[in-house]
Amino acid sequence: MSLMELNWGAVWKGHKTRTTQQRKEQLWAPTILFWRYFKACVASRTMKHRPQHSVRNATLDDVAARCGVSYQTVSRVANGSPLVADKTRARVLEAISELNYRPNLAARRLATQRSNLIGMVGTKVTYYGPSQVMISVEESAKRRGHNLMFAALERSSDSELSAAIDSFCEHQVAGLVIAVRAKGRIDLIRKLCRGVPFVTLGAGVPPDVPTVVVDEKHGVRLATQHLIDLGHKQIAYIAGPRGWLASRDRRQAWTQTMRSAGLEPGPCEEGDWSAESGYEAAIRLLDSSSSRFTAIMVANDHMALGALRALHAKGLHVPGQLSVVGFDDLPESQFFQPPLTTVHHDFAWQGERCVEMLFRAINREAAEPTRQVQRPGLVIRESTATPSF
Amino acid sequence: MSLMELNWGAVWKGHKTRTTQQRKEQLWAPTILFWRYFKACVASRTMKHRPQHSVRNATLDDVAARCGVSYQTVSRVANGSPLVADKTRARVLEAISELNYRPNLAARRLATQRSNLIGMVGTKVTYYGPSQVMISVEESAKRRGHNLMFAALERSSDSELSAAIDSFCEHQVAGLVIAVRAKGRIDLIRKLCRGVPFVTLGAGVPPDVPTVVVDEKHGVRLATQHLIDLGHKQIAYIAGPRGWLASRDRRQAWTQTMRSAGLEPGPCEEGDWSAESGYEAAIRLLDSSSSRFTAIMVANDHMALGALRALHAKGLHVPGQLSVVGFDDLPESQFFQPPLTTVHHDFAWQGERCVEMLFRAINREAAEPTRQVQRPGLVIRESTATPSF
DNA sequence: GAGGCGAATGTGAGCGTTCACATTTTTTGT
DNA sequence: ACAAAAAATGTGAACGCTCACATTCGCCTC
Repeated sequence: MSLMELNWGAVWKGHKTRTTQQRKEQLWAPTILFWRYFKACVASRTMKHRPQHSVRNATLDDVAARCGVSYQTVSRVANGSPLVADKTRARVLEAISELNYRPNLAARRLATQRSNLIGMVGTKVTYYGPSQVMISVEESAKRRGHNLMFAALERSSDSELSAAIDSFCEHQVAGLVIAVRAKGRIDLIRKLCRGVPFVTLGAGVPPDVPTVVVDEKHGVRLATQHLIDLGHKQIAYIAGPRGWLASRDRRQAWTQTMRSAGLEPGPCEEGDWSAESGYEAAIRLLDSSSSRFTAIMVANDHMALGALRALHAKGLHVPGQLSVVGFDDLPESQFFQPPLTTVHHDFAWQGERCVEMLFRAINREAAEPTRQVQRPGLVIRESTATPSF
Repeated sequence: MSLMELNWGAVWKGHKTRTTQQRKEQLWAPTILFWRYFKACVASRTMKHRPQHSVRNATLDDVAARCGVSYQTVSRVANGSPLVADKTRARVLEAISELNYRPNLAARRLATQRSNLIGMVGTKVTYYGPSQVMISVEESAKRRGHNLMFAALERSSDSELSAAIDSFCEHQVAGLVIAVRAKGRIDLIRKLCRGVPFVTLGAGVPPDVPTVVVDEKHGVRLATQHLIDLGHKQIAYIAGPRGWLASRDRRQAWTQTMRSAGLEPGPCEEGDWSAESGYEAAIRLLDSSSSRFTAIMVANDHMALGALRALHAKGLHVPGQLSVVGFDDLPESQFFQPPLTTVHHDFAWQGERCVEMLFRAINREAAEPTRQVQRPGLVIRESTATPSF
């Protein structure tokens, strides 16, 4: 800091004032400024050895020195406290913008013991659903003045999860959104979070853990029932990968719906959510000569796309010879060939609810309800029709 | 902290030792422990009024008190310094795991003036490309021991961008990845970053700014040339939205390639990258009776999907009557109807390069080269063929 | 066993902020 | 005009950590 950077102008400005009070103020102002300058010099001497930032950012002290008030007053202005005289506030704000001061949130966090950061772990974020949830979480957090740290888990292993949560906690996040499989890991997660509130996305957690779930079974039931209502009796299924709760729930719902309609569940193949795996699963279904079916229920839209492609390649017409239903309702699904009948759910809603519950937990407000359920709906397009035989 | 939490066991353990040294050590150990306990009590008294965390996390001091060394020694152990005796290290590690100590990164950041956080701003993250880049950035950063803060910009306005970068800088990020339009905003960005290194994704920045770009023009050239080589003379174009540099570059490359082949660029409609807009653009192209074309070049795969659907709805066969080429090569594109000929680029590569350059800037290493260019390639599938007339 | 050396450990201060309280200044009531 | 109340501003310590330097310890050499 150089002597010239002090706001000497403000000191001498208005020297025509009259009252003794103002005269006194004016008399001391340069001395105060100089004192602060001196202090700044001494301070900067002791930190000479520190790794120098290319441009050291202005601090509360710098601003205070600049306009001749204490750092506390500047802090008050920065935090919008009403306990500052308007005249002072204006002077401080001017100095803040002149020095381009921004608060150091790491320091604030240290002092206040709370942060405006939330963390989120997720998987498969290249997929529409998860990425949509992430965006929504980020956006909701931002609206509440918080920033998002995100970690993608590649294989969702315990060690990867531990590492991610640990580093979030080391960063002192205010809360966590756990958008990976939580079933059977709640104790692990609770331990890792060390008191930091968290919400999970997806079922399989004890009732006291705040969680947002999609009523998967309801969605699949709607879709399957739709096929049954159209007259389909033999319905095949392409499932999601093992290890995902959603896979299991959806598949179970399919079986149950078939059974309760007095029908035998048809053949089932497994994919990994990708279009490619859907293609392969469909091929396997078609190739196993023993199986006869007039419709396929697919556990997500990506795999449904692959299945559609497989059917087309095999010369089968959809929905003329075979009906297909998906799950998720991607923005693209209505442009599939043919436009896909599918189960719609609202990913943005899920993210928003997660954040809402998380903040309730962070603010220690009543945690009820701890479970938000989304009921998906069916979107009927052109990939389903009455069976032709 | 209670007296019982002190590791008294360790003090009395092994009282059968003989040397005077050890005897002396043993003699003082309880006193030292008690002294630390006393200090801890005094300290905790002064901080009684602080907002109490439900579970206050252990600090260096707690660990130090627990095993009777100074906080500095614990710090050394935590940071893997070799200047610690093995015996001490073992004792400290034990206390760390017993107290479940984790360093407070906010405090470390404050003390060291550097953080292990990097920030990233992006748009359209629900799309495959951007989300893939984000994942890749996160993953590369994680490999280098850093965490990612992410902010999605909805409309990429200057004010939104400013807010995002500002809050990142307030969080003291070590570096920034700017994956939004930077052209014409570099001065703004530079000012906002206040000395924090950043890299941009996408062209239109001065040569001294580290940046990762895709050679859009090359990609479009490949695709257009492919159509021309097949014998197409009238090629329509579905462009990305105005305001995106990639839109402009791709479109320019199409015009140029056509011209340099001695052909007149065909009609052009504009979309917003979404499948829906691609559908509508294709409909507009087909409806404007004046235009004749045998192929459509589409600026991204999502819009290409919409276009394919539009063509099918209009009863046009692809590629029999009309060829279609896309751009991006989504994992799904090979399952479109028909599988889409498209331009492939490697999003993960882009993220990885961004982070690599960013860390070079953070570590003040030689910044050469400041520009990494990716040359996309053409993937020929079944949506293109020689024109039928 | 004194001297010297390197390894191990400890000390003090400071990072930029906030909190609780202290002090000063201004306003109000009589 | 004066005390009392209220508003405005300032002070000191703490948050948890790291850095530079100081101190202590154990060991080797002569």
